[in-house]
Amino acid sequence: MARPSDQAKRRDLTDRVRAYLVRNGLAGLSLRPLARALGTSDRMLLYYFGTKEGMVAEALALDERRPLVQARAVFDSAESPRDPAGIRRFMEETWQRFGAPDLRPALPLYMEIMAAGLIDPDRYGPVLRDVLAEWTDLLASAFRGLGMREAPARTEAALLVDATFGLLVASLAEGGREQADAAFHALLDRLEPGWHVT
Amino acid sequence: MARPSDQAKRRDLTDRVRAYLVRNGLAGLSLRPLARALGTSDRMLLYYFGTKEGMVAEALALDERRPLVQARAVFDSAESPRDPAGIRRFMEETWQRFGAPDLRPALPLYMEIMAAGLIDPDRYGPVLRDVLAEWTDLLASAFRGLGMREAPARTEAALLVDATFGLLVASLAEGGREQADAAFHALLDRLEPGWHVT
DNA sequence: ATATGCATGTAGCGATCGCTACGGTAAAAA
DNA sequence: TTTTTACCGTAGCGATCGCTACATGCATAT
Repeated sequence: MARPSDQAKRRDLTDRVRAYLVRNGLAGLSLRPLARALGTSDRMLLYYFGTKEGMVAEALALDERRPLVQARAVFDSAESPRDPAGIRRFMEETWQRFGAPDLRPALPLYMEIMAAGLIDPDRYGPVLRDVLAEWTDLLASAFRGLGMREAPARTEAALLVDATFGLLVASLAEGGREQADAAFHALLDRLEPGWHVT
Repeated sequence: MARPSDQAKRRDLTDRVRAYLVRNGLAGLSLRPLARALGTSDRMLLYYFGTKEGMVAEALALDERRPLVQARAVFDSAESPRDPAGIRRFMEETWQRFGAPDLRPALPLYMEIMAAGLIDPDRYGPVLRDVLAEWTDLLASAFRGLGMREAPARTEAALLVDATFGLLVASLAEGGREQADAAFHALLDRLEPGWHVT
């Protein structure tokens, strides 16, 4: 039985599966409780998605790289940051975006996927590495645009990205964002002077 | 059936369960494959540990807080860092410790537990928060010892801890440590000047 | 020599897993 | 009107799950 490719019901179901995954994670995921919560049956989930694995892949595919895509959109559009203040503004906007109510609730799920990739690289393996690498590449090019050489630009970008990532995780763990917000801006205060190369 | 409390076999089994968990994670953990890998039977695991949950708890209990404990040991013993250079040395030693072959292989498992706690705070909930909080408290006291006021000391400590955490995760994701090492030392280079308050 | 208790094998229980077979309804297409 | 196509309920398969009941060898204590 060929699966329907792009029905409205299927789209709707995909969204609701994703919402369920965001709330419940991937760990103990089971088709029957999921179907019950969605007001349907496991039979229907498999009818639309073929397999459980396919369902998860499809439900996450739309959002999987969204944080990155959004960042690249901000980066490429508007004004590509060509000066230290622009890079700082870009980072602040990105930080704020991660706190927005449409993205922030999904972050724990991404964290679970990234952690799973650390243990079993064959499954969700490159997600975390790819996300960090793309962000780092993005910012490294910005730092090169400021006149930095290749190696320092990469190091500076890696520092900025990885440190921000750590602050993001911490803000999720703490619940509130105040302390992480303060630390994030302190980070920018400390790093920005190094971007003014001549 | 009362479980034996502290036999040698039990200890040995606990260690080997932990080693298995470090390699395979918690996600799809099943008693029978675990027992097979350990050359015993699920029957025996339950005989010694009572339940699967108890087994996991016991296998992880010894190591669960070890990174933190070791850090506190380093911090409290030797010389409690009382100057910026001492804090920097402490951070460098800690960073190196996380790269040591006895600790580093276990970090992905801790990441999995921490990520799980983000999604379901009732289960492994406070692990990540507690670890970050204790580290932050530790360093905040050191910064207060340098003459900082309460709020800046907390922010500086949170920045240092969370950023280091992010760099640590990145180093796990990348496989190699070179880039994260460079970024870590760059981080210290940028932060240390701020510790010289008068 | 007998009794007690730890250690372990065999067998299986009830539940749940992902998934499938089969049949049916209703609407659209021919 | 007939045939196709999308949708969905019922029932169950084989596998695996955590866990338990029961029996037994073996060692030590009495």
